[in-house]
Amino acid sequence: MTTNDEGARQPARKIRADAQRNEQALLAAAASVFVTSGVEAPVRDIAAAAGVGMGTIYRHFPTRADLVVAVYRHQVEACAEVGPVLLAKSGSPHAALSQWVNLFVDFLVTKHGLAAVLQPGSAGFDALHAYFLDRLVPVCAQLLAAAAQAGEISDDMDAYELMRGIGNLCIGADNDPRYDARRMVKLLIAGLLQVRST
Amino acid sequence: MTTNDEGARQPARKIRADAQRNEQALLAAAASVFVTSGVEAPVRDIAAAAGVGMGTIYRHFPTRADLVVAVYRHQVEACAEVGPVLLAKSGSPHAALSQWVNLFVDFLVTKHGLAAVLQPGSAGFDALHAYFLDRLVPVCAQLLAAAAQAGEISDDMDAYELMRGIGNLCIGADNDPRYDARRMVKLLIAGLLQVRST
Amino acid sequence: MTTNDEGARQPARKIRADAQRNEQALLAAAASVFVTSGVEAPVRDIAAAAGVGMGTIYRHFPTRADLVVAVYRHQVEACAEVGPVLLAKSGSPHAALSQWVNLFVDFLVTKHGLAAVLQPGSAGFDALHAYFLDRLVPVCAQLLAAAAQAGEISDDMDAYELMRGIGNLCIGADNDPRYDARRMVKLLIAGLLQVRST
Amino acid sequence: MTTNDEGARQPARKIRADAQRNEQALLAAAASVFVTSGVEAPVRDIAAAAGVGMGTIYRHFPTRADLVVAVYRHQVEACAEVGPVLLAKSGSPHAALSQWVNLFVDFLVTKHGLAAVLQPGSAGFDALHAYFLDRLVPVCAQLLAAAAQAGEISDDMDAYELMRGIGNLCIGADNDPRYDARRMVKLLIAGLLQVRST
DNA sequence: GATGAATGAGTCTTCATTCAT
DNA sequence: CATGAATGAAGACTCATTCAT
Repeated sequence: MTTNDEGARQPARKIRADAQRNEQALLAAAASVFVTSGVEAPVRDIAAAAGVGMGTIYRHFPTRADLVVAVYRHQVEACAEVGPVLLAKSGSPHAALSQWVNLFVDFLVTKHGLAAVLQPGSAGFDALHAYFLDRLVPVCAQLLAAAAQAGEISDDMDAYELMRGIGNLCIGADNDPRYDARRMVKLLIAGLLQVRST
Repeated sequence: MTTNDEGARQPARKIRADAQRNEQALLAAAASVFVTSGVEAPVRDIAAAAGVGMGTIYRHFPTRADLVVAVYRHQVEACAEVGPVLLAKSGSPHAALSQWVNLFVDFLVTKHGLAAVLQPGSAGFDALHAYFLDRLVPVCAQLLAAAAQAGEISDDMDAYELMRGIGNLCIGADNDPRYDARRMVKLLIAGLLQVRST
Repeated sequence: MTTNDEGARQPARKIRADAQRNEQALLAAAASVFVTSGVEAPVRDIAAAAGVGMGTIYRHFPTRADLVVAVYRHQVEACAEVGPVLLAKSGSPHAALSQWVNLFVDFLVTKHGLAAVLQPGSAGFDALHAYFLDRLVPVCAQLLAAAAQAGEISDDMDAYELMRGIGNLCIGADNDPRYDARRMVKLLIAGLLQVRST
Repeated sequence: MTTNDEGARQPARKIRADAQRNEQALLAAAASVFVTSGVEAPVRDIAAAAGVGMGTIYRHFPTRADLVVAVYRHQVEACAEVGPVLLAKSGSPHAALSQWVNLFVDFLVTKHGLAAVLQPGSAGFDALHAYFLDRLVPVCAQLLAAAAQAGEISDDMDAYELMRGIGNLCIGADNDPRYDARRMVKLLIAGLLQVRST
């Protein structure tokens, strides 16, 4: 969008350049810092990693939640979009749900500390919590509904609650080699089938 | 105020009594503060509630984990002890497991913030983590083994992992009316039956 | 100079017009922001209100004092000019002084925070201080001299000092319903008569 | 072990000593810093001047207003108490008022920046404002009433308003050699006599 | 000429932990 | 033994001013 001028415009050192590029650098740096120090890493650290002043971060992302959301937006969107696809491709809605949940878990467990702040009330992260829920709960609800429709599971499972449970199971999954969130989530999803007839 | 008599000095038992009384007051006060402010409540608050100096807390409980463990020791012990009892009383080991787990969950969800610091690596809470695990994982393992023996569940379920999963499901269960940890844990335990034949 | 049209190049008047329009917008916007946020309002806010960049403000008004002076210049000028008029119209120089002072006070108390930065040494407002004084002290001096001449007041009253006192009395006069700067100033001016014979 | 062993141990350098002594040092240091940097001086500066950590300041004086009040309490109290004395000793209530006001002004003008934060609404100084008013307005009211009773002045002068006016006149009185707050206040008080018959 | 992105110093405040008394 | 005063690191946030585009 800002490209294709006939002239040969070099990227202009570290300058303000396109603020867009700066924002990208910020996002990349934040993502990087997040994996090592968690999403609660000091603003100064993130700024340093991105090679910008702290003010720049506040300009682009007024609250920390804004930054976190921005960092993970693509992946969350992708996750949200793949739900219906899986449902369409799979003969069993419950299997589709299972696969979808696995993708979500794979995403979550690799994001140091993310699951922990997904809790409602994580001071300053409400927007983050809200975003994840707004985006993913409906997808989950759709899969759940389909499975219930197919008679695979009970129809009284609340999508929000299930997502919260899954998120919780992912907390601290990294840095504990003895704990495999994926296995636990699998168990949880399997439980849906079992409880069906209850 | 501590001694005073120029005469007979008992073998330092009087002092011990003081110390013990102090420790009891501390435990009670800590328990009380924990329910309102969580287990991460400022040391000063706890000291104030107990009517002692902060130094006294450090003397009796060098690390915060020590204090937390002391506060909940009775309940954890009781929980550990009831495991075998349930197993003996119940015809189905899985049912016993389920009941036992429910007791654990009931304990955990009423302890504001406790589940959250049960994670390994919760700065300063390692001893807490260790205690809970040392005490409860074996019980869980016993129940699990019995259920596996009875053919109710697969025999490859790791007790540590299951306990971690259960603990995780309890995080933030208070202060979120839309989330019922008990339901999720029930699902998880039910999943054990389902996965059996896998 | 930065233009490019192959056609008639006006003597750079078009640009001037732009700049002038900008300056007017700036003045209006600043005045508006000043009443709500005081004369110490963030530069960014003023720029935003004017719909221009911050750089534009700095170009037109290198220091904040320059901007403030520009915003109130018309009113200050009017105030300065009305002094002699009042003196000519009024039989009593002291009465003229009193009326003139009232006009000044009316101006000041409606300018949120202005009186406060009229102090000498209000970091960055020296030019403001200087302007007000340069413009108004002579007028005040003239009125004072006339009153002294008429024997209404002592002749040792310093105009600068009186203006400072009046300005001070106006500080914080808004946002305190229990304080009426006009009354206090009236008292001060009345005092001039009293001290006469001292 | 830390006490007077045979070695030459000086009085234990900066120790905690009596907290009282510490508080005194704090008060002295604060007073000193206030005169050079104003009452809004950075907490760190005050702490440094007192040779204590910042936490110590917060312990003794939770809010800045608390510190400021403590620093000036003695003088304010003395001022409050001398009011009735002056009234008793002086034949003219107005003269007593004048003397009392002079004492107040002498106090205020030597306290760099104090008058400025005496304004209501000086973020974080409300307690300060309240203290000064609570303590001094009644005294002023008493003197005012006596003067009105004696027929020296009108009886509609509000003590709060007058004190505010006096306080305002003292703003910035230091650091401006051309401005003498005492003279202005004298004028103001003189005005009371003049306005009497209005 | 105008724009507005970037910088980064400067402050406040909390709390775990130590240690003089 | 108990007390609680003192320490000081740590981290968030604002905003004036510059300067590349």
